[in-house]
Amino acid sequence: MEHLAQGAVITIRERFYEPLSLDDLARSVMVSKFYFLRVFRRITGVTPGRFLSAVRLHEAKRLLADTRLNVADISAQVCYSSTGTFSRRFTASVGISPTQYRRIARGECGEHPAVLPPAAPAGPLGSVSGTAHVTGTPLSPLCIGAFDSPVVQGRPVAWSMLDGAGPFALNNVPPGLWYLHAVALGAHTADDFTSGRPLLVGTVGPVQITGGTHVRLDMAVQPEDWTRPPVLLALPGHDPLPRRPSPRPLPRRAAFPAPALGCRHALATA
DNA sequence: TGGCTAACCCTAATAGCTAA
DNA sequence: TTAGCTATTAGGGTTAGCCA
Repeated sequence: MEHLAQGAVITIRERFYEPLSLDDLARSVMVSKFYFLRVFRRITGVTPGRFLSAVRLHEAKRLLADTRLNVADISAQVCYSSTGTFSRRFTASVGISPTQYRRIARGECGEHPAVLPPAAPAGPLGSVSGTAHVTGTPLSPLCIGAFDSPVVQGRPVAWSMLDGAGPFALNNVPPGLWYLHAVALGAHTADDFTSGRPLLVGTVGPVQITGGTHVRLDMAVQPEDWTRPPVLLALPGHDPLPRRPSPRPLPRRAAFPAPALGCRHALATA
């Protein structure tokens, strides 16, 4: 079944600048959309729609950091026909607005506002601790946070920075179902194709947290593989992330040239 | 003029279930 | 393993208002 998901991931990474529907992706791997949805989610942990959205917003981060295109043009490049929708989705996923991200990526903003201590929620809180086991060489602090999504996006409800592998603790975690994500910049690896810069990532979850309880778990942090959607959150010490053109080719496939034109052009020339 | 946000609405995506 | 049906949900488009 893995080849179905991998084929769809190839399609998403090569054609994210086109309008891609669930039907399109299912057709690309020649199964029904219902079966495709279930297989894709089982392999990658996220739905095709969320994976596609993550790839598009990740490319938008690269364009904001590397080009002088305005927000409207960038939203069109990554196949949003509405700048308002693009701005809303970008802010929700990255944690800061597109122009804020551009200022930070260009070093025009001293303070990094993306990860801030969340407002203390009412009621009893829980805590999580454990050990981060890192495969590879982290080149930045390891950021571990509790998120509401299997994709590293939005703002964590609790987070901690580590110098590297070792014990960690997240205190003041609100009750709920959370995904624990760990991210660090890593040395270049052969598997580095999911982002502009090599990342070491780890995910555990979902983990049920209740007030007043403590959860202990271990986390494996290793180079990204093809099943993982791009990291969208803007992290202190990690961004600007993308520096190489994307999409990157998957293993065993010939490289596909990155499109120079956006969705509107693709539509016009279809 | 460009960018951000919010409200409203519609549609595609999704999840749960069943069946071959 | 694969596919279809259906109810629900989330994402995206449009529009308007506000700000710099």
